[in-house]
Amino acid sequence: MEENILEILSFLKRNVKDLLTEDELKERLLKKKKLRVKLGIDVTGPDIHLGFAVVLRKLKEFQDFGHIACLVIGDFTAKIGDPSGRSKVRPKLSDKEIKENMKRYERQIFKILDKEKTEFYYNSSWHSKLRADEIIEITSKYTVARLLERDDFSKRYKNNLPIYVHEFLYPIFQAYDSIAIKADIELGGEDQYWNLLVGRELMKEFNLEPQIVMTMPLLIGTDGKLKMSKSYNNYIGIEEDPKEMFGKIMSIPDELIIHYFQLCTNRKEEEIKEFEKRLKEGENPRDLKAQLAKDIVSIYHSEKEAEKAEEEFNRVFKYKELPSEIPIYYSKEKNIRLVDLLVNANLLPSKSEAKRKIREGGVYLNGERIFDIDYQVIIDKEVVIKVGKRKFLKVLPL
RNA sequence: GGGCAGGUACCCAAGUGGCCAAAGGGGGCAGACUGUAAAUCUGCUGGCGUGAUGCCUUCGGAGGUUCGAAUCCUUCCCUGCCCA
Repeated sequence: MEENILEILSFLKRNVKDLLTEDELKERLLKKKKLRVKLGIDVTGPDIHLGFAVVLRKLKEFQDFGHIACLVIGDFTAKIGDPSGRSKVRPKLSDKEIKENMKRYERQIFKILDKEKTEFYYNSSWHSKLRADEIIEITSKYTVARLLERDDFSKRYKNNLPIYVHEFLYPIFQAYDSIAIKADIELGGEDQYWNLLVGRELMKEFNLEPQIVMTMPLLIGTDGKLKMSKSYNNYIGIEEDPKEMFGKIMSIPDELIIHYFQLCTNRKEEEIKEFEKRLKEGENPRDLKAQLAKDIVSIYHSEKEAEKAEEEFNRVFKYKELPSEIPIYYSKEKNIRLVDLLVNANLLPSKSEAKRKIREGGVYLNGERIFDIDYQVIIDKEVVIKVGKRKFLKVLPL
């Protein structure tokens, strides 16, 4: 039994950034059959990307060992919004929007998680019932100094930037979620470490067994610098079209290949070591990256789709041929300025932008570069437009 | 409640009466080179238009002074610091 647990433990520890504490986890694995593993869900952005999937995949591992995923939906804060109006990431959402987002979310979540072992909680169901005296009681168990420990806060404090009271309150409320659902362990990204700790501390104050804290490394986004996040626009959504997904993965910096293999695929450690070795020995990183892209597309779509995506990718970018499928736009006008066509067909946002792209040599008509901003297009038969590296459009007369 | 310093484009940040659609950097986009990698180099980066130095909207909000305002005045809103 103990040996078995040790095996499980070492499996769960794989890729983990922080674990507080390993002993507690071992102990609890021995003691309880089913752990309640908490994960907070932000409903403001309805799409899950590979970065968040890292954490979800870890949660799935827990499920595979029989434990329960407790997803806490942060609808409370989403409903209040951010009264300071400073933060764009916290728009105020209505019940309806939250519900709709959750529908999309569920569909995506269950691409990874096991539905049978998943419980959903909406934190508004307890937060919106808290009375002032209860809030005071909860907040009286935490100090400002401790809140200021958070990097983000202390930096702002030092730099004379505003910190709003509700921002101070959010971590405490989030911590209270752990109490409400009696979490055994909470998962999160590396950047959540501090938040998860607050939960742990607060549980102690309420004389509960403090939750174990486990964080996963942050996945670096496609830009190769910042964590993957919607707001940096460097993300790959798990529901993205296979071709799109494949292409995005091919565009990540080489240095990220191993990082992605580790966090986004099911490759075993030995295999990844082998890849590392091959890279070091001078193998073209492109080929390993293609393998990576296939791995990931296979996980979220299928092997077949992955094959197709690769073929398509090679056709367009390696052999410079046209994609097999090009969106079609039917033009009312038979004779139209190229600039207007680009805007009408939604390829570019404004005529000024269109002119710019033409001047820069980024616009092709039937494979031929156009430099004349006054160019008139005659649409009596099919015309293929290419803008930049990857925007294609087939224009037909209506 | 009082004093001081601030609020500029996606972000940071210069600009204190016309030469400001607004320096510089970052980011982004396009091009060259490639492997849709990195690095590098070049160009662009409010909208509408021209062969063109043209027009419209933008410098926290609203008014005002002026031939002319991001720049001056009034007022309001917001942020930080200090005092109470």
